[in-house]
Amino acid sequence: MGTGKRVDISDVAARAGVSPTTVSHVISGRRPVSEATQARVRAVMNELGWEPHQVARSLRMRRTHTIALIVPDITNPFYPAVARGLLDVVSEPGYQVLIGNTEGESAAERAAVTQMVTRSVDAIVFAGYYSKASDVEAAVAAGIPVALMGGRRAEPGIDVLSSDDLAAGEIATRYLIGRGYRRIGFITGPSGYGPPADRVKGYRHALSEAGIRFSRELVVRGEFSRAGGLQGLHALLQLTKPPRAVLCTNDVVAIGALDAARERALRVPDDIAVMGFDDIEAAAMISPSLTTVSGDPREQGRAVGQVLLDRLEDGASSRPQHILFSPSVVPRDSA
Amino acid sequence: MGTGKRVDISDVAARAGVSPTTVSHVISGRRPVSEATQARVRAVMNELGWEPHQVARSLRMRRTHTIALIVPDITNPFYPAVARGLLDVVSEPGYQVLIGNTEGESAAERAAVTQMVTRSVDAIVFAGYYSKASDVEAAVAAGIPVALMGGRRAEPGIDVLSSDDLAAGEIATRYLIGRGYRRIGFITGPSGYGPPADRVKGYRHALSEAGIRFSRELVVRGEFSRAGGLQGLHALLQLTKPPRAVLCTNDVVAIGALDAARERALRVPDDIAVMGFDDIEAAAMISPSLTTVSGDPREQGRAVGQVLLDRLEDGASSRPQHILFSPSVVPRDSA
DNA sequence: CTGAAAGCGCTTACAG
DNA sequence: CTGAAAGCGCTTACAG
Repeated sequence: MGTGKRVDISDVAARAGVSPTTVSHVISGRRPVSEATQARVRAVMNELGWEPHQVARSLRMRRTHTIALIVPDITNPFYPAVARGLLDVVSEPGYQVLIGNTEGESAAERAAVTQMVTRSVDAIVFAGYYSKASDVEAAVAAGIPVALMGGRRAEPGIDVLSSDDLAAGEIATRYLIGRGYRRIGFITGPSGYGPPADRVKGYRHALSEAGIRFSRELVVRGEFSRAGGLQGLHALLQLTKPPRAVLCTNDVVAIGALDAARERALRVPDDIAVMGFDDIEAAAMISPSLTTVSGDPREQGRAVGQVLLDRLEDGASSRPQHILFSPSVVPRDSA
Repeated sequence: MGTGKRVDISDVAARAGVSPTTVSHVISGRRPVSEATQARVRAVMNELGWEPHQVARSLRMRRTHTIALIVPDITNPFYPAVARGLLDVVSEPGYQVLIGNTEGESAAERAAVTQMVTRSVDAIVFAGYYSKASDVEAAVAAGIPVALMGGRRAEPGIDVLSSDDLAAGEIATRYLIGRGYRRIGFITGPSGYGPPADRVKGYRHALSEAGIRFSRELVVRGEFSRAGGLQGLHALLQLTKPPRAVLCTNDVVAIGALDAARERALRVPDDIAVMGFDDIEAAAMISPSLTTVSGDPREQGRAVGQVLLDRLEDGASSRPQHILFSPSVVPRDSA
């Protein structure tokens, strides 16, 4: 096993009494081969258990049938769902997916992109906490199509798929307003740009649309973690006029906010309503279950896969796409 | 971009006034190259932005520096954690990981293994709901090292890493007995073998060790899902003498059991104690938080990566290893 | 310390 | 309908 010489296409050819060219053509179907010859070749293939060596094909055809998925943290439940959706659509046409984990660190992100370029992946789906075109320039320079999840705008060589974070912020806020809340807080991420900032912007829109005055003190920043949510809600509740409802930049943060409510023996949603974004698996499992806004990550993975598949057919010819995912509220018990 | 001829090793060699052989040696370090030449070559490499083409290397060296991770469902939180641990140890030495999702279906599992063999991955980590050596025979036949997660016994070509499910069952049961429970139910998986069956076996051991008579009616089968846990606990609670505590074959099932308790307005753990296995992320987030038994999946991923890395150095020379992971109880609020 | 040449295992013009 | 030959981009005996 693994010792004797590997059987290759010329072994098959010899045994079938044809040339390697012909064997290649019976498997590719790219030119007519007589029935009789086909049958003979296939029989030998089975007999010898030969299948074309993908690495050799890749070298010759300049296609690896591999798509890279680069994410900040594969244990963040959002990304496995994206991976699943991606696999859903790319497996059938014979692509495999390679994963890269970056911790969201800029250096690791660039290194991962470079690595994947070196490996000649056919396409890259890149997701960062803040996805910027500059993160993937090595791929673009190499002519490798990339799909940027959460990017701001499509550019040549870069298709973008993002959830409509502004709309998400609006939808969530309107939902809360619709349930009678007027003093609504927001626990956002550590910095002032990217999707979290768009959600805050949507929140402000919805507020002004409802004639509610925006109050800067009701927006607090925190880490993207349970601890961030915990601290965030505690901070909000220390205000002279604390909010009666709070929007959290993602579900994990929202779960942290629920922790804070529990620590203060507040009832949710009666004393304080809590709402998240993302609809992670735990959102439905916790108690009270978490009202949140879903971006449907598996569907996003499918969409991103489809965009890339199309790109791999058309080439770079067609215009870069920007797909916006409209989120929706998933009403549960926390708000 | 992507148009002009790709720069290759001979371009670098020509520009540096050396042979491709020498360029190859300055990057591999496998034979001495004069300082002056090295400097010149490296300068040209930077100038031209050249890096060796991995596909060509793979073909020539018969090594792809790729490890396949084949799992039933990447959205099951256990597996991303394993993936993370695997990446933790294999990234540094330059391996990438390719993921395969099988839905736990036998046909898909074999197809995935075959695919990976065709792609000449250097090693495979295979996890099925019930992992059997026969699932990976295509890889073994091709001489590709495989690590079977959850397998029964190591064999030539197959290292096995499993959590000690028997011990897990014992530990969990002893924990419950230690908290005063004597009538303890068990919601297990749909079939009578594999890890779930071992956990039941451990449960029986611990019972008899404590002088508690085993009662067959207290063990019910169900799907590996929240619905399975829901139905399972309802079934147990319909017994003439229902249990006061219940062990569930995994955390998702346990969360289903908590649903059932809630439907019946039972207090947990006062009326019914619930315990799971795995310690998924949601276990800590739900309320009451779930007492469970942890197998530390990220650590398992690391261990499996290390086994494979060792195997890739030693070759098949050393004996196949069987690594047993001892789990531990994670006490929380549900039991 | 350095090079010329063969070869990893395929596919694809080119030719018939 | 079929084949001989070149070549994808490297690495590694072999030779000096």
